[in-house]
Amino acid sequence: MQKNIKRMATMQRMQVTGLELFYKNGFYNTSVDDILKELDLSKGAFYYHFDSKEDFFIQIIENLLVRKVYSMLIEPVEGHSNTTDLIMKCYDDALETAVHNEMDFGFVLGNFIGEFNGRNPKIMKHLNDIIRIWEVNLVSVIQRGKFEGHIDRHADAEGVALFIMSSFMGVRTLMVETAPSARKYRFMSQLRVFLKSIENKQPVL
Amino acid sequence: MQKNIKRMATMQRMQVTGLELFYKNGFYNTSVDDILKELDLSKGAFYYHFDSKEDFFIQIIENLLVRKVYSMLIEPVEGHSNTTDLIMKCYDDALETAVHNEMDFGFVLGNFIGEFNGRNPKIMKHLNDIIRIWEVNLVSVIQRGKFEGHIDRHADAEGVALFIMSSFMGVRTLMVETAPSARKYRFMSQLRVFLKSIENKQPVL
DNA sequence: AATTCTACAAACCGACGAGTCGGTCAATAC
DNA sequence: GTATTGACCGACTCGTCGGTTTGTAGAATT
Repeated sequence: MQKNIKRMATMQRMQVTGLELFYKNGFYNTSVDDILKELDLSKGAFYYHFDSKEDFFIQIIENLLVRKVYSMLIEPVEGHSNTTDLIMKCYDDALETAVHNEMDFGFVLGNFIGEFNGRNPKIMKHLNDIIRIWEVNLVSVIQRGKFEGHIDRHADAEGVALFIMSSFMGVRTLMVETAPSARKYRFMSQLRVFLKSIENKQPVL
Repeated sequence: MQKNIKRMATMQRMQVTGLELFYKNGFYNTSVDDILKELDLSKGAFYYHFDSKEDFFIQIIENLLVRKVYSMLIEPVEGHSNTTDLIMKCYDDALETAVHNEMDFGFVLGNFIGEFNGRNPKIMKHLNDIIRIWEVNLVSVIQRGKFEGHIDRHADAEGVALFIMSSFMGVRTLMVETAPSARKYRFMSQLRVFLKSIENKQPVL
């Protein structure tokens, strides 16, 4: 059983640094050797654990990306306070990690979609699955907000979800290299304006 | 003078197909040979006209990208009707070309920024210049809207501009592969909601 | 008519990248 | 104590890619 632990540990290490480098340099622009150099491991080790670079990346998606999206973009909005407050807090936190140049997974997702779109349908499918999970969750959160009286019942939940996701992914692109902190602040203000505009004007008391 | 015309024609052909392929497959994932194959030209022709692949790309930015952004995202909002109407029409048109899978340059920009970020500062500078032009223009259009009484004078022009640009670039990412037409419609509806919320409530008559 | 220059063609180079394969070595099984 | 297996090493293959060099048909110049 001990070996299985070692196996898992090595695979985990590879995946973590793999995601880091793929995020920084892109998938096609990061060689397997780049990853291995960082870990003092050899080609043999890599291809002992993974079938191919593509297989490796898919396992990264399943093991790391999905979970991070859950913990950063899904679970935080599933609390029971006011819907718009939850959403504001969630994306404020997500953008804060972005300001500090850490991996925020909305951007990671957007980048990878840009990179694989039209080039690798297999990987695109996995990435789209994550987007769909994110979207479904946001839609249901907004619908819950409508039921609970926080959000105007005339609001289009799918539209609102799409708009939030879009603007979030977009602002991440605009935050690279130009005043990330100021742009975060401006963005959050406008997101609040938008969310205010779909709040229920006759709140349930 | 005739030779200069031929020279320009060949360079133009290279740049146009270059941009197309870079857009479809990414810069690093498109080889110079890929472009030349499409045009029945040889390496010699390419390196006769351009110093390097990077120089080639920078010329594409200056000659094609900048102009397209002007004609698609800047000039359309510089008319003299109602500001929000102009903005709506402009981004509706831009997303329509996106639906038809043609090159829309907001997405092109976003993709390239993702690809070059942290890897090629020189090219990043050129791309950021375009973003800045786009942003400055949007901000001034919104400020004009405030002066002319279409837009609430309390609105934060920089914030609104950023929010529009962000959401536009983001929705483009989400339009690839999943219901582009439906998402365009939903997005435009929400953009209208947002723009309504910053319209001047006591319009000048 | 001879020469020079333009606009390419074609072969080639060195570096790099994914994937392979024979070998190693420690741990475990018997 | 020997056989087996899991985890890994590192050299090698083969294709690709950015860039170079040499050559040359035809236009322009003299």
